[in-house]
Amino acid sequence: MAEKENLDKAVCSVHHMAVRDTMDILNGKWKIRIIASLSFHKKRFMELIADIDGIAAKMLSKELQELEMNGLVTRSVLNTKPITVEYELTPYGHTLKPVINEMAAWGMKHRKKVMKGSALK
Amino acid sequence: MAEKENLDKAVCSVHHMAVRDTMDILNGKWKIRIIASLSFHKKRFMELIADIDGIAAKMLSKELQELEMNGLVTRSVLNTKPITVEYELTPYGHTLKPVINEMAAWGMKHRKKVMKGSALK
DNA sequence: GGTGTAGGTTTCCTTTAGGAAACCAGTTTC
DNA sequence: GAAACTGGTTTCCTAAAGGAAACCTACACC
Repeated sequence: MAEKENLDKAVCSVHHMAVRDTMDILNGKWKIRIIASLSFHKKRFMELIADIDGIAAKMLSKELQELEMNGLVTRSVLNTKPITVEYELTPYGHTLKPVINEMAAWGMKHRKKVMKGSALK
Repeated sequence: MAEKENLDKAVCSVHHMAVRDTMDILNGKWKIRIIASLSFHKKRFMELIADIDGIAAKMLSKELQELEMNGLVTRSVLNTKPITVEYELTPYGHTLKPVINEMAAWGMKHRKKVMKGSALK
């Protein structure tokens, strides 16, 4: 029936739009990995550099700014000598953890699958 | 205790690696959206073009090839006149649905939040 | 006053992603 | 035999992403 079809299409397009919205915020090579890194503990700039393999200071700085603008991360300058800066997920940033965790879960299964595949060759 | 710390680090780095593996496969602007589009029904080339707003034939073709190489999508040429080609998620491709669905869920919550925010201004 | 550390920014450069449009092959319909 | 449709590929081009290295500020230590 036509009504059911239309409903299907509507559900579908809302789904697509939502996926797209999420990807627009998590765009680029690094954001997801930064959030993943912060999802365990808050970290300082240098700790993030060390933790996220391959990222350059420029990119980290830029991506953190975007995440901060989107309300996912907070930046706090600590009153230490020399100053240290802590980055932390906001409560809103933590709502992305299910997304990250599903990615991690899939990545682990995938790694196992790939390793099994290459062992069979 | 040092053992607990080491365990933490190990868990953490496995998590990071898994997230990275997933992102390596879903790289680029389009793959996630293609999978999202196929997660409801199999679709033909032209249907995908229509469904995924903004994608060009070149990109769709290229991304579908990569997805096929990674065993996430199958391509079947149907014996119709003119020939039509159907793309479908493999069972393995379907295992990505939880990831996509979490993204969609977050995207919907985010859209509501943004709309509420702009209404308050 | 030289060295070191934290946290960046700036500059310069290369690579890649991605878009637009033209083109093509096979088949059908007019 | 011209036009139209599907499912692409090819070419050409631009914009954006990203990397490396130098530089900068503020403070501390010695």
